[in-house]
Amino acid sequence: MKADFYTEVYNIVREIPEGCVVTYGQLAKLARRPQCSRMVGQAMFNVPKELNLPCHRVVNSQGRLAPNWAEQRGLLEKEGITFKKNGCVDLKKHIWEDILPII
DNA sequence: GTTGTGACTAGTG
DNA sequence: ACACTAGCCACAA
Repeated sequence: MKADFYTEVYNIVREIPEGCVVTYGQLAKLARRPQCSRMVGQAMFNVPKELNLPCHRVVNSQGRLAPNWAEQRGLLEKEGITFKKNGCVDLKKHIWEDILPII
């Protein structure tokens, strides 16, 4: 069911600390669907803004940001995220590795 | 049931 | 760095 997976993703995204980022793959793994990284992206696009999730802290494995979303860069900069020269997030510094062993 | 789509990932050139 | 491919999954039409 999408609702359950989405809920898991939202719940995790909500826990992302300030100044940190997380990849779709990690998020998918934490949501107990390691292969569904694409669904994480869909979940982020469909996320109700009312939930006030820090979806701007979710990036892909390369540290690339969501396409056609100029705001994300500014939001991350405000959070204290640093970018490389090419504009990608410095994953090594800000990647969120706090694995929560649900189950 | 099949097809097209995507805010993905890893690999290759 | 970029472009492309193949694998992957769930959803919408």
